[in-house]
Order: sequence, then structure tokens, then C-alpha cells
Amino acid sequence: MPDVDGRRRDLAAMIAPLQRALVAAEQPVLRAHGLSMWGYVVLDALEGQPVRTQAALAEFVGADKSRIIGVLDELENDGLLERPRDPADRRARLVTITGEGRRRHRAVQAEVQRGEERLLGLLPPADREALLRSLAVLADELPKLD
Amino acid sequence: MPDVDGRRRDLAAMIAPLQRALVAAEQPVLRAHGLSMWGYVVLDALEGQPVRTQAALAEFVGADKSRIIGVLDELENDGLLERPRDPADRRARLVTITGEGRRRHRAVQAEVQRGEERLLGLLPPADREALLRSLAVLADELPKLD
DNA sequence: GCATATTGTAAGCACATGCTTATCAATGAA
DNA sequence: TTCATTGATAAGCATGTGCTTACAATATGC
Repeated sequence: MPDVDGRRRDLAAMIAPLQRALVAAEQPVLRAHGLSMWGYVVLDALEGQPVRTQAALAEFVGADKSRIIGVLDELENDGLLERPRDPADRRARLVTITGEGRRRHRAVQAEVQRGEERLLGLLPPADREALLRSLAVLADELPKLD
Repeated sequence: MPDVDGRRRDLAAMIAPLQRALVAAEQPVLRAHGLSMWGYVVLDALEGQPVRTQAALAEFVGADKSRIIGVLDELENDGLLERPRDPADRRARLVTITGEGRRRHRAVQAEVQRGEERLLGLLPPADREALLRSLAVLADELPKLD
């Protein structure tokens, strides 16, 4: 139901502090596993859809294509991904997560989500599931707007 | 329910793009009303709790106390808030929103929320309410953790 | 009265970000 | 072949942010 006076808080006003807290909680986990925030985001994207061109990958994770290169360099250096030339179009590089990358990503994700449970545990189970479901819908539908 | 394979996406991974989209959508509205993002956040905070010291206000909105001063200067210049000295402790300033500030804030908020409806409209009503309720709970409980 | 702490303010540093431009190799169309 | 386009990369610039230091005015404890 809407608030009694018909007004509610902005979505952004509620999401912003939540986002800050989640990022702050992730930081030590990432550091412990030797990953940067962007590195983790990239691995996360690569586990989903298969391969992509680097520009598309950058746009997908919401980063600038000129700034994602350093991230890929590091991940490649650590053996977490490979990016051979695409034989079909040798300008492009086929960014692929490695087995080690997948392992690292899952380890971090498991630990991150264990942390998030502290928050989600505050909600009644039905609301918790509705929240996760709704966020997934919104995140998926966003690109289709405009 | 959790995903079929027992894993789900990170909260942060779903929230981040949502946050980006919301901020992008707010930008033109704020510009049209002559408010900066931080200015709007400050007015939003002042409409809730009554008065506060500037440092507490800064922490509350998640900004640095040394960086919020310019924001307050601008808002005061535009007549949206006042900050007289606290007679009880003349070091502190009692930051107070003015009537004009309240009007401006509500006008912007109404327009922002009308924009957010485009997103919320994608959800079934029950999920929509559960989402808003859950976010409000999480945002409120955050400070109490740790 | 004096030393210490606190509030608001200013200034600076290191760093991340968004955006732009330039370069090079490879592609594809005229 | 020639030319415009595309993908990856590097470099630069303006801006925003977190954090630190410094300082003046005021409060407070001894």
C-alpha cells in the first residue's frame, strides 16, 4: 500500500544507502580474493552470457570501453580470462572466462551472498522473495526502456 | 523462490544498473527545477527528521562533511534553507528547510516519482508493494547493523 | 584561567569516472 | 585498389569523490 499520506520515498533515496552498504561489505571480500570491484563485475557478466566483444561487454557492465581495458589486462594476467583474437573477425577479441576465473568468481559470489543474507534475513520470507524477483525483473527490463 | 540451480544474482549486481537508470532519469528533472543531485538529497533529508548539525546531516545523506558546505551555500542562496547559529551552542548551525524549499522539494519529488512509475508499472501490484516495503525496511535498518 | 575538544570552513591530494581524440589493424563496400 | 568503418588501445581533460590537514570560533572540563 502507498504511505498513508499518499507519498512515498523515492526509489533512489532508498536504494542509494543500500548500494553503499552492499559495496562496503563486498570490499573486504574482494580484497581477500585479490579482485577489484570491476574485475568481479566483469567475471560476473562473463558467467552469464557466453562471449562478447569488449565494447559490448563494457556497455553491459556499465563501464566505459576505454576504461575497461586495464581491468581485462589484470584479469588476463591472473589467468581468470582469455581474450584471443576472433578468427572470424580478427579485429575483435573473444573474451572468455577460464576455469580458474569461474572458480574464483563463484567463491567470491558465495561469500558476498552470505553477507547479503544478513540483510535479507530482516525481511519476511515472502517479501524477501518478492524483492529478489522484482529486482531481477527491473534489472532485466531496464535496457528495453526508451 | 531461489533460482533453480540454487544460486541467485548478487543484490548489488541488480541494484547497480537500476540505480544508474534512476539517477539518469532524475537528472533532467533536477536541472529543470534548478537543483543539484546533492541539493535534492539534502532537502529530502531535511523534510524527514527536523533539524540536525551539519556534520550529522552530511553523514546522514552519505556525503563528506567538508563537501556538503557548497551544497548548503547554494541552497541557502536560493532561499531553500536557512542555517542560523544554534543559540544553545553557537558553534553549530540549525539547518532548516524553508517553505519555499519544501515547495521545491515536493514539486521535484512528485515529478521524479511519476518517472519511477514507468518502472514500477512493470511489476505485479503485490510485488510492487512488497518491493517498496522491503526497500524501506532495509534502508531503515541499515544504520543499525554493525 | 587554561588546556582540550568540537563545529564549521577552506584547501589540497590521490584517485575514479565520463567523455573526447588519436592511432593502428582489420574489415567490408564501392 | 581505394576508402570509410569498426574494434581495441592509449592518452588527455574536466569533474567528482574520499580523505587529510589546518584554522578560527566556541564549549567544556580541570
